[in-house]
Amino acid sequence: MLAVPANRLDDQLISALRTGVLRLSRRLRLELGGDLTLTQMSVLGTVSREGPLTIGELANHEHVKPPSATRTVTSLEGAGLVARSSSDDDGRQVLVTITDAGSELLAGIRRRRDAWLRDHLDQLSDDERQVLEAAAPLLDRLAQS
Amino acid sequence: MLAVPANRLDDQLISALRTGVLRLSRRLRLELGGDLTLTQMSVLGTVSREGPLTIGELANHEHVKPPSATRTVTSLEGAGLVARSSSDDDGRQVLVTITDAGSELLAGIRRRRDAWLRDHLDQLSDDERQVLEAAAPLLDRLAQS
DNA sequence: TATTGTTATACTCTATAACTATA
DNA sequence: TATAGTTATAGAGTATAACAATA
Repeated sequence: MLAVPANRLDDQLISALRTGVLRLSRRLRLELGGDLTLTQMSVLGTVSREGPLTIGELANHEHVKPPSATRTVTSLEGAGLVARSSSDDDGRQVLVTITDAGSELLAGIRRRRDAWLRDHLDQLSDDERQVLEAAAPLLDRLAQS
Repeated sequence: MLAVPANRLDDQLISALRTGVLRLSRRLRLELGGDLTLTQMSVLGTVSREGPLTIGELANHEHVKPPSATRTVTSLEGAGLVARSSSDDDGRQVLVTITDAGSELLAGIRRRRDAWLRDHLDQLSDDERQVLEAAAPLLDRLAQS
């Protein structure tokens, strides 16, 4: 069988993917709840994943400018979720690390979000779940490329 | 063949989906560019899709409070992207409609985002594209449910 | 009286520019 | 001099509370 013209398929796929990804992402954020703002949550997650980071490194990861990183770190530090320490190598640098309380709060947020996804995945058929299973790593690859 | 325990599969799927969707969504937003903020973009999109809306309806769609909707509409109106008119039915209500300039700006944003997705989809195999094709509507269903 | 939208006020997030401390 | 981080200042987004106009 001859291939369906690729452009036509791509157009539909792109539009559907854009809508699906954006809407699901929004719902996921809404279902999060918790006391943190999105900015604080994102920074906390980055510090958790990427280990001790300087303010500059954190700003780069978050795609914000250093003053914004400073402000968010200050608020998280005030809540006891991250800690500042000075670098041994360079006295100008500040190292930001996550605290135990920060890790626990983050875990709670992930639990809530995953619980929501779990509830809603139950409404799908086995076949549909298999499709999503194959698609998930592709979405991530798309985001990294 | 006996079924693999569903819980184990679900755990992996949920985690992978969460990561993939959130990262792709963030990348999509980053690739957008343009002069609008995310809030303005979202409101403009909603007004475009949902036709004339009152401030209250718009606030509900966007999950914000009426004062926030008022503020965003005022900024978009100042940029000539939406227009306010008063309702014939109820003198208290304000109807918000998109202007031609608003529609054009929105189309440009979608073009940029879709162009990025198109470039990156080209790096996938045909099989992988088919998986995404099947997954896209499922993501949307998940978001609506 | 109840409802719709706006205005008043306060807080967070972001940016640029100026400043401080260290290299 | 250059760099890392902070502080100063300004503008957008959000909320709650108070207000105006209309139902």
